[in-house]
Amino acid sequence: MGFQPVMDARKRRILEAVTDDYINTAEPVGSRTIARRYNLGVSPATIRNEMADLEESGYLEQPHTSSGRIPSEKGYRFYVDFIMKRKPVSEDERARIRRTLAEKRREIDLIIEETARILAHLSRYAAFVLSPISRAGVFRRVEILPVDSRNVLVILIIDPGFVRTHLIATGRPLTRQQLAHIAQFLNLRLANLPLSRIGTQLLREIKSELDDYNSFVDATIEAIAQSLEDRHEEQVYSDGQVNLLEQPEFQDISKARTVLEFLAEDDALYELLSGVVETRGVTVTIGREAGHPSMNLCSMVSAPYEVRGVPMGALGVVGPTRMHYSRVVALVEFVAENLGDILTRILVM
Amino acid sequence: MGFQPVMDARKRRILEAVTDDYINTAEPVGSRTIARRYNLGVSPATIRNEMADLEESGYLEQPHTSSGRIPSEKGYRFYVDFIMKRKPVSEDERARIRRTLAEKRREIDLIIEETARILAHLSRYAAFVLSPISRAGVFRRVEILPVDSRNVLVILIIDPGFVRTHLIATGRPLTRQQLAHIAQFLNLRLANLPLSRIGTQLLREIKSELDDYNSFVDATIEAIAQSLEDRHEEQVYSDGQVNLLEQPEFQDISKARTVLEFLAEDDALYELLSGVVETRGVTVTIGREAGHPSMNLCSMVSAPYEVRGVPMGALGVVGPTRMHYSRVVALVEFVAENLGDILTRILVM
DNA sequence: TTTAGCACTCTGGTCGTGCGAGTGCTAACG
DNA sequence: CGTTAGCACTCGCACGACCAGAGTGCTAAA
Repeated sequence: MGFQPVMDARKRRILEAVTDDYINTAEPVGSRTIARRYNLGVSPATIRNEMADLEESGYLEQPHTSSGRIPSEKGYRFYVDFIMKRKPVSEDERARIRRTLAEKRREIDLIIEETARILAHLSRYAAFVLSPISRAGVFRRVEILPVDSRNVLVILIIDPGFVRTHLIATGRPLTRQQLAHIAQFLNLRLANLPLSRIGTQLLREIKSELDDYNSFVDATIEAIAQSLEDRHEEQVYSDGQVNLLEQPEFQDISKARTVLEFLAEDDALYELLSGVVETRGVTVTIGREAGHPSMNLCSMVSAPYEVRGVPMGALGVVGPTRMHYSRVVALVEFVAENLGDILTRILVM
Repeated sequence: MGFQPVMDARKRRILEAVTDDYINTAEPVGSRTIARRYNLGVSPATIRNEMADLEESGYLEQPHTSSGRIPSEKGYRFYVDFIMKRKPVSEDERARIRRTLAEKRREIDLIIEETARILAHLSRYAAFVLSPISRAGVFRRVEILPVDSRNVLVILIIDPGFVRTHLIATGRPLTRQQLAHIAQFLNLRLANLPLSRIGTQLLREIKSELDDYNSFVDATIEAIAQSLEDRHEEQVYSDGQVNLLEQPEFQDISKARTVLEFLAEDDALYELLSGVVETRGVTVTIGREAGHPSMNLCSMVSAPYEVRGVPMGALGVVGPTRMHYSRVVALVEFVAENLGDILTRILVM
């Protein structure tokens, strides 16, 4: 990172031209095309020579002998890191994003959902949003509300401003007082702890203490424990997977299946995105860099979003490696910032 | 319904054979094949004659002259209504369904989600579950819980045993007492009303009354109103859409896209399933019967699920018209019953 | 160092061709 | 009179040939 390999200006321009063209047309691009469409002031023959060099150093590749060139992963990498200019999000799109998010200003889950939707819609790829909470939060308090004689609603309140509720069947009726006791005890032990500190062992401790105190709340406390140590189920919101079917690289149904099957697994997505929370700014992951075979044909553009400088979640766009990086990078950045702003406004820190 | 068109036994057996074979192989089936694979005791020539008749009366069709026959929608209809025998769910599968649902016995949303998952998995098609609540419920009470100075959690408790929570930014701080007042007032007006009775006008009334009472709770009450009259957002759980890509009829990506795009819209699914709640038992909807162009190539097997005889929601499987009806019908029926049972056990009526 | 020219390669589309599966019809059969 | 065997006919599809177009690498000239 930050180290820029040596490459003379003309090679850069050619790599840029090949990449741009391929991104737009999805066809291998030849020297003639470049000479015609981009005026580099040199002849196709010269371009051919340069392209041969670029291929040798691994930035371009040929799908088959005597066909045009396409960028390799390394080529995309270079393009993204050193050549590409972000294509600013149009005022139209900005307005639209702001409006959409502002409309649903009331409920966090809806905002997140809407974010995934608009991101998918504007990128024309698949979009994912990892909802906030996670490690950054602090446990504030728990409330337990009787719903009926056998069900209680456990409400976990996380600072800043998030709430997780769990409807739990208790098995046996519990009185309001009993519930209050349990809640009180839990709050005593957990209040103001960072979520990252609340691990399985602490919960086990608390559980055993509560067992002594009142043996038949077992089920309840266990469920609470579960919900806290939970791998944050349901926290990845996604949209636009079908958009990928528009891409020529996924006309082959077996390729499409590999990707869509992968993207349909919540766990896989969670894993993909959870690492993003720790990054800063927009990250582009190209093809095999993701380290997952099903994603070999895909790239991901991702960014964390922050509330007052604290990263709270992440979002991203997944498309073919031949992705409109310049557009998507800017889009992801803008949406991440915007989501952060909206959340900051809603949440009281 | 109930009226069985005249059709002699041999024609029935042939229609059955054609349908079964086509369902299994996805290839148009010819007279020779039938004579070989199913021993009807007659020669291919006879079968040809019968098939010509069946085609004339609209039960079979030929993709192109001098190719085998495939069932028409009318053919499937007859097959489903009068010929097919449900293929009982294997003991293995039963056990698996019961176990899966029982595991997640604590939280209704998880149960619903898991139901969609197992249904998709066992049917190998796409599965949908419309979560309970809906018209059948009775509003029991609302609780409003302060989360922090600007956010409240509105908890709607519906009988039987369902809970909807909404995290709402109030704009201005509200005291605990104010919240209690509002809740009390709402409960006075809404408690024990069937949800079907709580319409936009009633809510508007209440809102205006509350406006008088305390003008700045506007946002809150409006949000509550919204959440009640809401088109039940997020209530359709789906899974297994990618399974459809396995089907030969969707190898053509453009066909696959039409269907998957349709199935990706929550609203469309909601519409599709919400009608099912009013039906009894398993319903099979074949191709264009669904009345939606995107579903022309698909069939749906659906059923409501009930808690103590009251229909609470619905579930269904969507696959190609060439669907394993005998298997799926039995599966859907079993899962619907099971889900009903599980919910009955959890919910206190 | 760049460019023009040229021979070569490879892909993708089009066109026949042949094969196999299946039909409809006719005539024979029980 | 229903059933069956036989036969000519029809398609769709897979296969191979063929051609055009795009693009390359190389060589030699500018």
